[in-house]
Amino acid sequence: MVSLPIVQYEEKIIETVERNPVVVVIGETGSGKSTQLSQMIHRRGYGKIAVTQPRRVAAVSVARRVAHELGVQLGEEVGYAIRFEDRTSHNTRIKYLTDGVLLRESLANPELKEYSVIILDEAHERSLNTDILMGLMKRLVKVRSSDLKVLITSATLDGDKVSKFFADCPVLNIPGKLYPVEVLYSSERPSSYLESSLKTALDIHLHQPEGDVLIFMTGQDDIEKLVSKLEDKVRALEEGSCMDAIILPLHGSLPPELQMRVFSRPPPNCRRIIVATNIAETSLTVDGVVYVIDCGYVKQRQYNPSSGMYSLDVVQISKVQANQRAGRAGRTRPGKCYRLYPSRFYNDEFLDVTVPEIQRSSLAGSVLYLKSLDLPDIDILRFDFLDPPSSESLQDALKQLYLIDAIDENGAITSIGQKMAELPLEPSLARTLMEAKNYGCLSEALIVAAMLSVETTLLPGQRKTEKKRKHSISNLPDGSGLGDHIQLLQIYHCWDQTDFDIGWCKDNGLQVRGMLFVKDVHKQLSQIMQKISKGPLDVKANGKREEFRQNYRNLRKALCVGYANQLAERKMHHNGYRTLGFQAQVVQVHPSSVLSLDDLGKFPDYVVYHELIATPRPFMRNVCAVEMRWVIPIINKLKTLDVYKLSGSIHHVEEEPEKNLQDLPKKDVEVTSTADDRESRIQAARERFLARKDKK
DNA sequence: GAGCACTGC
Repeated sequence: MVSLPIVQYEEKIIETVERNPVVVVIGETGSGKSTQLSQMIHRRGYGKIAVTQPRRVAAVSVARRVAHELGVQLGEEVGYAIRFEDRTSHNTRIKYLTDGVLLRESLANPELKEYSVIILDEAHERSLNTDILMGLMKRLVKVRSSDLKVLITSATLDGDKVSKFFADCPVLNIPGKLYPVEVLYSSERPSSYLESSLKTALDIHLHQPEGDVLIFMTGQDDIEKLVSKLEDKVRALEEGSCMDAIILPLHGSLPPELQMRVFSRPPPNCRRIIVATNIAETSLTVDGVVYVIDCGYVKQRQYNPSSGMYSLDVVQISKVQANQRAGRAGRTRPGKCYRLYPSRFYNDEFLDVTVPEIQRSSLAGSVLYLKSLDLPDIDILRFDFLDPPSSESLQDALKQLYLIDAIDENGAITSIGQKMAELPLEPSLARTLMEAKNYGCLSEALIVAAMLSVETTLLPGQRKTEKKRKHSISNLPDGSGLGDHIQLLQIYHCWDQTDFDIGWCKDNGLQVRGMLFVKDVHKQLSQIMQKISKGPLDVKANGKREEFRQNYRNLRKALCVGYANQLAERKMHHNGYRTLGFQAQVVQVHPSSVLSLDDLGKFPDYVVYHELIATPRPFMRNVCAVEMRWVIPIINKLKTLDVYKLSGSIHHVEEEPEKNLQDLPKKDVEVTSTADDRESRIQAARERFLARKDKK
């Protein structure tokens, strides 16, 4: 503890905080900022301190450590609050919380009067929530100029930018406690970073002293290939010619027990080679790593507001990320980082910092949140973000919110919208719940919303257990042909009938952790709905299956209202769809869907979809059949939409061309096209589809 | 008939 570098800066830090409402702290890895800053401030007798973290585990573990250091019981003077878990009491002076929780608190109490000091930790990661909080803090220090202190911790490369954002506030540099890491560059970019990683790893294993190797790859696919190649090569080495090696994959879709393997120490005289995704960059820290191999790429999800589509692209990492990866080699002793790219790439091509999430996501939820705060001095299109999203992206959000009745034609939040903002859900699902209440199918809608909140994590370890899964999945319900939302509802009902038996999940290939999370979300949503409607509601999940069946129709009606911004119409003579948005997209039903064909081999005329994903062909993921008569009012509403009115008629789009979009690497974002372009692309897609059809 | 970086309320 004594050896933490930050300790000797205590006087300087306190002095700066006393004189300034906002202070930026550049704290390198190992500086102790997450545990010490709050304690220093606490010692000086400031009031209650909030420290945000972007991750749940971090909030819990840091709170635990601070409580231990202060010799108090966790939940008393020091506590934490994450979703589903509040371990604080009226005694709590230092509270660690996820940034999402602080945003929720700010919804109930926009001035956050409870806190005298707010520390936004890890702000350089630029999560969507942290960015919104930074914008809110900028306003809050003006409103509460006399009794609020804000500290923001950031990375070397953008400290000045954050300082500038907060009226040139002071920046304090706290060195970290990392050992030196020697950075070695390749002379050129390899044609295959997989082969290049393989070669480099073997080279290290044969010629470098002991110490574990951490290889950063982009995804599960590459990791599995590299792991198997490494295993082959290591096995082929002559016994006794070098030390042993064990190869470990590490990525998010690995079951937890396999992830844990990287935390157990290897046997003596054995080197570990860990092949990981970005999960090892910030989320998981592997001890014993001395050598890092960095391919220079990362897989990133991006939203394109002009098409309403998400894509998952392999993009170049930023300098901040490259440095973070290199730092993983210097935690226990001096290390080496092998960058599989030349230094001029790092210097000239890499962005300084990662493109913030706010510029890569659909903003419907965030805009609704900000509108619901009802801050008199805030105009949504002019909201002061550290890095503003494009006006195109904000307008996309406004249009979506208008279609689902969250804002009116003038862009003002409606009473429905106000209630929607209370729900920790994306706006479409929040709207579905509001409507389901009217149609008497709230209990069903709550389940669908909860299931979709964790949907991606439900089906585990696909590829390897494929055979097993195909066998077992046949035991699961099929959505009665009506689509994936209904299937998710049915799956939950089946689980309910087993009294939430964990064994049943395992038998059916459902991820246990995911399903338990669904249960928690379901409980939370039910409580909030009860609070919103100010009265008892029938939200019970159990009941007879026959009753549920009758309710599918009402549920689909509610989904149609909730997903008014995510509707698609089948094209006349085949099973392709055209989205009914502002910019029609030609899309297909994702092959994983359980939506069934009718006797003539056709899909339903109209569907709602949960998400459009370009992979690289455009698909609708999670679809549900709806009826034309429910769709017509929405089409009429679409016709009356006036985007200038929505965004407050004073501002015009042309003022700010898509500056921020153009800042992104070119190949990753389809720059908005002209109408002609779009037509020809649709035509091309049509032809491709017909050509495929002919082949059959 | 195809494919899943990582978080979070």
